Amino acid sequence: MKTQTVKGFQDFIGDEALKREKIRKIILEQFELYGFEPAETPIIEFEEFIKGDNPHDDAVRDVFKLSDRGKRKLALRYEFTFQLKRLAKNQKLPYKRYQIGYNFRDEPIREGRARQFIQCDADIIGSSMKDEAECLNLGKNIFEKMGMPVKIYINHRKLINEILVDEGIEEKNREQVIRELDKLDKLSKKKVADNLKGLGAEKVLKIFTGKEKDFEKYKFYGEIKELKKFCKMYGVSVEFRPFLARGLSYYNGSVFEIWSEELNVSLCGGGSYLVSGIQSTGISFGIEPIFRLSNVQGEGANYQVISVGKDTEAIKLAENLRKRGIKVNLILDKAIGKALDYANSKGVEKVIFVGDEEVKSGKFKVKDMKSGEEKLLKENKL
RNA sequence: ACGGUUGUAGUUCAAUGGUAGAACGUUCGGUUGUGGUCCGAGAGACGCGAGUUCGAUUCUCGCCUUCCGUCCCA
Repeated sequence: MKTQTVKGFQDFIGDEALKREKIRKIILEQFELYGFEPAETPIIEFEEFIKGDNPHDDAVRDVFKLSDRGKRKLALRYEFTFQLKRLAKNQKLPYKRYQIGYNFRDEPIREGRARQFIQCDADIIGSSMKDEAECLNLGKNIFEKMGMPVKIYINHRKLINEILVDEGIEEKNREQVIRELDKLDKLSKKKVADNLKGLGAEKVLKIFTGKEKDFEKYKFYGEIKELKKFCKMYGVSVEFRPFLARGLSYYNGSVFEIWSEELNVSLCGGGSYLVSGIQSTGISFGIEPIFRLSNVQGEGANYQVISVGKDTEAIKLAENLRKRGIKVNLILDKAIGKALDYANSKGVEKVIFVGDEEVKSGKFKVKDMKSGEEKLLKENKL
């Protein structure tokens, strides 16, 4: 029997799983602090719905397709946003929902890029510019909690478009030009210039790599200015990056990305778009890149209770500690040596012995696994 | 998807056209009131298939897989 995982899919266990869960919890906690409500949606949807309005778009060529016994044409979701069309119906606006879960893409894998991956999205249907600033602040807070220094870049799709029209770039080439410009964070200027030449757009490179001051003459730079004003109120520092576009064709307003300051990696992205004609804003975090760069520690059990022939009392103590929110691992049937060994390997902070001595005196022997120090403590002091 | 690359225990690595070894981890014991040390024992692997060969883990081919690059990234 073959037990190996499918290409691009993997198991996460032990410390790795604990760390991933910790990251998920930090994100979830912040989402809720900002008033987003949770949502759960199906992983499988009709292929037609997943593909959306432009079924030939490259963007959707990587969906996993499947069918059921009724021969329905189905697919695995590859992102969350399209499902908002359904969720947002008949909701009091602004409707703020967050969702954390798996998405799937049948695409080549690479370090930090699997075919099954966790995305954490927070979106506001019926948003204003204040919401964009709020999303940016939310992002900032999350990375602060993770202890990761980041840079926040912003831009506006309408500004990009205005410039391309202004420079007389043919409409059929505009989208590709935007894609090439977006690569300026990865490729050299020269390479991008070469790619732009083929599209008759090499002259715009100079504009998009120019100084911020030179953008003030464009009408839609006003949007950047406005967003910056709000960001200032929230205390978020952002940087205008004129060539930032994000590949998505659905963005129609502000776009932003949060980058790791140490490594040239994008950790989080988002922007404004329409959901059934309603202006909306969203932010999306991928767990995998954050996992690779973050130093957050996962949290296993805090305490381990070891019964030394006093199972009833040990169970009672463990349950009482758990009621107080302490994570307890209870060991009843292992030799002491083995039990300590186990505590070691699981990184437990303290072990508590429950044996004759403890039951008689009402004081438990507590051993600190790092220092080896032992103390006798009453239950309420544990 | 394309080009290159990789494949031996859970992991990291050996060796070999004729019985596949180690380290770490794991299990058990020395050790039912004290761990991180030590000692002993056990379990555990040639990605899959075809071909060449008396015999293939080793050579050849196909598939799968690994990693890197390109395309793309909603």
